[in-house]
Amino acid sequence: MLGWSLTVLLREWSARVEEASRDLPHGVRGYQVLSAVVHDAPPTQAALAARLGIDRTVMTYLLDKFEGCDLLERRQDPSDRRARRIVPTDHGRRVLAEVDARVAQAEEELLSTLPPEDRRVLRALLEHAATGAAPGEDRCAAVARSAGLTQEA
Amino acid sequence: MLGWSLTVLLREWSARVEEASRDLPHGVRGYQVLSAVVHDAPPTQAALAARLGIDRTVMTYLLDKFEGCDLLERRQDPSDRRARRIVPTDHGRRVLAEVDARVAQAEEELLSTLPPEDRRVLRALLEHAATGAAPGEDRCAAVARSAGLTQEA
DNA sequence: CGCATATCGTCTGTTCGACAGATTACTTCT
DNA sequence: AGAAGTAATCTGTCGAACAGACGATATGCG
Repeated sequence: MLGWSLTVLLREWSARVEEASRDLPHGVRGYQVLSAVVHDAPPTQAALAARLGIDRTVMTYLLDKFEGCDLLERRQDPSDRRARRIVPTDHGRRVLAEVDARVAQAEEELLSTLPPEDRRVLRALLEHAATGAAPGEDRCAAVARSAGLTQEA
Repeated sequence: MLGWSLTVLLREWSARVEEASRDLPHGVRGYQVLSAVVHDAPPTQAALAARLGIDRTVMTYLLDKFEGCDLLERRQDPSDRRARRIVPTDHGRRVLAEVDARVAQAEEELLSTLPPEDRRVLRALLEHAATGAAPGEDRCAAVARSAGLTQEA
């Protein structure tokens, strides 16, 4: 049942978000990338790929497209010239803000059969579970973040 | 965050269940099929595919394999000779029971960062949300089934 | 009844995306 | 300095998903 629930919800989420992010390259995938870059700011391209569970070779052409659309930029990491830091452009931030709003609404619709209180509980539990189950993640950072200590930046 | 949580959890769930269902054909997919047949008993092959969000042409060769392994059987639906009813064999039930046990354990590990009480809440909320969001499902039945879920339990 | 249309399951062909492996550039260790 | 390791890219291959056609049956309508 757990597997089925997750599968169904993710599929429905994807369908709705696909809709909400049709201006973005690569649809849902694109939204996840842009969102991760802006909100989580992973240090490098590899870290970004790891966080999203995307193959590194795939990440390459995803980012190519995003650079071509002036949504993201690749910059040399000054401390390691092999690595690239992925930075959102102003345009990228603005576009994401719009899409985020539509996604938020889509998500509320997705959970509309739950009372508002339960929606918040579900979100919180999911995030906590996912953070705890994510592979390779720095466990200390993960725990700190989900304990709500992340307001510093 | 919701999308990310779902993605991560489903990916991790799949990885662990893949492990747990090595004896079954087609790994996770196979487990989902067998589990759906036994526990949900969808009336026809098409209904089964719809429930799992699998393409009908894919379902065909999945079931071929399962029949070949004596885990499931296709029977003529007496009321509609175009349709097939998918029925588990005794062997299929036994195998599923074993796999189910391992899956249950894997799921508990997956959620091990949550206190037991929260795990049950999460499962219940997920199921409710998925049932409500599933496409094509009989909405009345779904709502009735999970009404008042938050208070009881 | 005879015809049109829709549905169930199967089969075929094509396409598209994921992944493995090699490659280049750079870092780090000894 | 040389060896080994890592970041990102490029190339080729393979498999799984989907569209479309088909045979069989069901249903609706005049």
